[in-house]
Amino acid sequence: MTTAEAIEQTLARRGYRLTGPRRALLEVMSGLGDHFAADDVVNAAPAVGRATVFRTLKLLQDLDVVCQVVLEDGATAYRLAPDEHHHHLLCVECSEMRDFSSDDLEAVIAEVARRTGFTVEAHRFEVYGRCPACQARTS
Amino acid sequence: MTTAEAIEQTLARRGYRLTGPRRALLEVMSGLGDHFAADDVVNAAPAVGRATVFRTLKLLQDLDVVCQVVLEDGATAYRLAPDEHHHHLLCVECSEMRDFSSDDLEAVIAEVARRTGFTVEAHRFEVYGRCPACQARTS
DNA sequence: TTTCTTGCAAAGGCTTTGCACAGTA
DNA sequence: TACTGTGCAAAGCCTTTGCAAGAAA
Repeated sequence: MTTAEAIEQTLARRGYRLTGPRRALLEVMSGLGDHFAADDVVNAAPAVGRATVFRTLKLLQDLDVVCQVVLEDGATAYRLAPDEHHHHLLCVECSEMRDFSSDDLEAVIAEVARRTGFTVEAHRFEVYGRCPACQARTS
Repeated sequence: MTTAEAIEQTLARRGYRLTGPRRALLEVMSGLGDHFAADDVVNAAPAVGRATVFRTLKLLQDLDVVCQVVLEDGATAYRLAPDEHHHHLLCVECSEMRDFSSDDLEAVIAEVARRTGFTVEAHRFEVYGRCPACQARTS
């Protein structure tokens, strides 16, 4: 089963309709690489309206099958998300993106909560750097 | 010496001019609380043009005296920054913001770098939750 | 049939740019 | 004086909204 098909099942299971535009967008997103801008999707699916792209991205975020990534310059990108909670590591040169998760990070958050008395509900963590390949190429 | 004055010295030291609008904006920002939107500054300094507010905020970010904060909804806010590297903890109810730093977090980043071979150049870390006062008020 | 979706186009919010004038060093 | 900084207004970019028409269940 492809990623797109899996997501279609999720939509159906949650009571959303499997429409042509939605299928098309899922197909397109699967082929766009590890992350993409809303505009990339718009361009790759010329038959689907711009508004529908944004509405669909928002829907998929709510369903946790797409996650938002804040790039280093503040721009927004999207990514078909793995199931588990994770964070992003981006190469500032080639834009390669890797997911990672870290129990230690969860511990850090727990410690912050303890120290401040806050109850933590959400967080954002993005790391920017240079991947091994880009280091080798330029150093 | 007030915060605004300290920043004025930083500007001077770095070769930027101490202009009326810049002084006014620093004054205003000092009074805006722990974080503010660009628009808050615009409103609070009606004599200064909108463009200048944005240009000044960008300048101050480059000088590391103002830092950008991504709010939970993705909106951008700004904050007069303490000198040390730090992160933000925001209350989603009352918008109170606290800075915190964490050696453990730095360790997490180092570990991610080690594991992936990336060299880390920057990161973003924002934590959202509810502060003790809001917990007491609503629970 | 009923309700959810879509497309289009327009509006919106926020930020940046162009340019001539003004102010600083 | 020379050059940086400013205001104004307009342009830009990205995203959302309104509404009538169309498709899924």
